[in-house]
Amino acid sequence: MINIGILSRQADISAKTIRYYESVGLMPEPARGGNGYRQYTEMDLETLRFIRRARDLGFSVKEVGDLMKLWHDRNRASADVRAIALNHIDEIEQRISKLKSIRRTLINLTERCHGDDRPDCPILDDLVKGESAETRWLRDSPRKG
Amino acid sequence: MINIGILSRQADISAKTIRYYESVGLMPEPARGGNGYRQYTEMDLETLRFIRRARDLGFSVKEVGDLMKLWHDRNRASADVRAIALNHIDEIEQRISKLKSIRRTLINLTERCHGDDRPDCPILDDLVKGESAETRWLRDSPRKG
DNA sequence: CCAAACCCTCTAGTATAATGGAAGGTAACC
DNA sequence: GGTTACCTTCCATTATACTAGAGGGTTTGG
Repeated sequence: MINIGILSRQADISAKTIRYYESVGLMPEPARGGNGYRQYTEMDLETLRFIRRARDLGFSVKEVGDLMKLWHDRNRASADVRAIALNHIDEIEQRISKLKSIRRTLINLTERCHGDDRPDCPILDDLVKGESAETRWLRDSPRKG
Repeated sequence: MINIGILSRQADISAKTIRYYESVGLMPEPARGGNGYRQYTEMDLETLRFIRRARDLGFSVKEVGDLMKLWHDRNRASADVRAIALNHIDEIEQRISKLKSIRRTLINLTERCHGDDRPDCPILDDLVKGESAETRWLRDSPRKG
């Protein structure tokens, strides 16, 4: 069992923020010592690191909460949890492909404007337009009957 | 040339928010008609869609601004822009792999807890932990300097 | 013993990212 | 010419996610 300060250093999240996460239900209420100090376990550290990872990726506290629920509620109604998890996985995969799309936009930028001072670089005209190069196939190929 | 309402509908972003983006420098100041109405072009629509994509992915307004700069400043100092773009691409790739890590966490959840009511499901013990290699945690950190 | 470094709760303030509403001008249609 | 749907600016408010500070108790070490 460790105090909040140690946990704070281990997860690189301030003690204030840890208490805040507790107040909004992201972190569970920990056991208390006789002195009233919060007593954390190794699992709390992992939880906090999970939260940190997800927050860093731009998931809102509420969204992280949803992911956390999946994670903590895994002991009961596993079938439901599994379904919800698959849903979240799907959303994350969409997110990944959108990121890939933005990456592709930027890569095209660097490839088209390859270090000289050419005045035009028609990225907008054919790349960002229509969502991205990655989705241009939507226009050009049928893909679905 | 289109008015803000049309642009708003095309990009699925409220007129209020478009003006807000203008006020914080994300959207360029558009031309004005004789009536003072904002006059937008096709490119503004693309710009707005780029902003929307990036914001949806959790990039802050400032970060989106950085991406926008790359995009709009491509006409001058292409070499520098290229370097900065490569940097951003790198960051985005890191982001993608972090997302993949979270996805892996969730996939493992569904695989381990495969729909029955088994009480334990040792995801924490070997999965989320694996992300951060420093699990030499409880070896009592120094508490005083 | 006492100071420094912890910890506690509670309230308030900040930054970000919008969103709402007032007050009024403009454009389109009947 | 009136009504409705636009548009304008400016100021206020909301929601989210912390962050700071007051005021006070606890633990550790010289």
